[in-house]
Amino acid sequence: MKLETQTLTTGEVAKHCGVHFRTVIRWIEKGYLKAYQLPGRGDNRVQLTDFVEFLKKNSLPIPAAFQQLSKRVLIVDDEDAVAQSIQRTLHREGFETKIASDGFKAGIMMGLFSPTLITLDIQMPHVDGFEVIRFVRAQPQLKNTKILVVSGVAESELKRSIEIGADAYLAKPVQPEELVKKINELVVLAPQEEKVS
Amino acid sequence: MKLETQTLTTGEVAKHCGVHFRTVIRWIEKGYLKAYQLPGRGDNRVQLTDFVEFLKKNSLPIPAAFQQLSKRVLIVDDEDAVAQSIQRTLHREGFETKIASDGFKAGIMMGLFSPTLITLDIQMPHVDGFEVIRFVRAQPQLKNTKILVVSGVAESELKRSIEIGADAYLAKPVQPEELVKKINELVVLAPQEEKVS
DNA sequence: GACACCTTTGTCATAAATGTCATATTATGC
DNA sequence: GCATAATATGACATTTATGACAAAGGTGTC
Repeated sequence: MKLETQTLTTGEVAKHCGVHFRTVIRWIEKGYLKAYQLPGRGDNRVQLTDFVEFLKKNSLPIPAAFQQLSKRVLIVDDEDAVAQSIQRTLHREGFETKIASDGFKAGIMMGLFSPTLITLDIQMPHVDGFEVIRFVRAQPQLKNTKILVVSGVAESELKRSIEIGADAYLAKPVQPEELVKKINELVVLAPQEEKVS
Repeated sequence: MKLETQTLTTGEVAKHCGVHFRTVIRWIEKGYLKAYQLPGRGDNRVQLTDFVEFLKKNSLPIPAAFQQLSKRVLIVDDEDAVAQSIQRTLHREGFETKIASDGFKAGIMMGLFSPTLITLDIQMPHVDGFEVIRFVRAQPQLKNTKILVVSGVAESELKRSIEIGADAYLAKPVQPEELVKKINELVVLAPQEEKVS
């Protein structure tokens, strides 16, 4: 079973869910699980992202193999030293990372890198952090992207970022353990919190 | 494995559809998918337009990388009046458009909207237009995205933008006919050059 | 608890599509 | 030119879709 496949067959879905593939086909017919039909016999192909969404919605455990999807972090910070520091910390934890030092690069990487989470300094020159949060939240395709504000601004400002749409915040300077803990809460725990043993 | 190819091999089609290339060959034999045979061994080549049509007909997801076949233009300009004007002109020509008024929004829309072409004002506040061009050109996934610089800066600056990686430039104020002509040169010619009616 | 009723899931058989393998041929890149 | 990788092809194995039917589980009533 190739792991690099981006799509799954009904049989593969069946194995992951511990059911018969006949059942999986019925789930697809009833619209519980999104799938695409191939031209020939109408074989189903399920996209990995759709499958993970299905698992989440139904409180099913998510196989560890699929969690690697959720390990991309975009670091948005104009201070190179800070960004590098965060990157080193996250690399140790197995995250894939990219650094964006200005608004334009951040935007491009949001689209191309599709990070699960971004760390955002809302106090960057020429970039209105609050506006960034608002804009990201206005994009339906980015609704699952977590925003972790990492900044040196006043507590009141940090709290305001949450009201606008950020998922959490940390005040600079950030302790590596604290950062990892927070990110894991947002990224790793989120899909698993509904886990039923 | 070049991504800029206008035709696809059976192997490439197979990857995109999540099937074995043997299956793709059968689809071609059965006429589900249009393809051309090369003289030598009879290798199949599928034109991008035919593949996209095939995907549409079978309700299969269309990779973002292929969506650039359509006529989408991202207008990057902080002057709302100018942006609106360009948008009106392009709408009349059947282009789908989005406007980005700052660097971050431009970046996000680059990724999410996958425009075939962007019109870029390199004289925006807080945004270094040259840096934008360089950064876009550094992204392999955006290598086919055309950059049309539309700005009021000096001719020498406009020419410099070409050296850096822009595909063409127009000096403000821009005549609608001129804009349409230039965009059609950049957009239409590229993907259709091999098209035999 | 017993029962009927309903829904979901599993099993089976069959036909069709898809995957796998081996091999020859030829693109392709250096 | 040469070495490597990709493709076409046929034969064969495996998987899948489908319908029909059985089994398992849930819900309500008595």
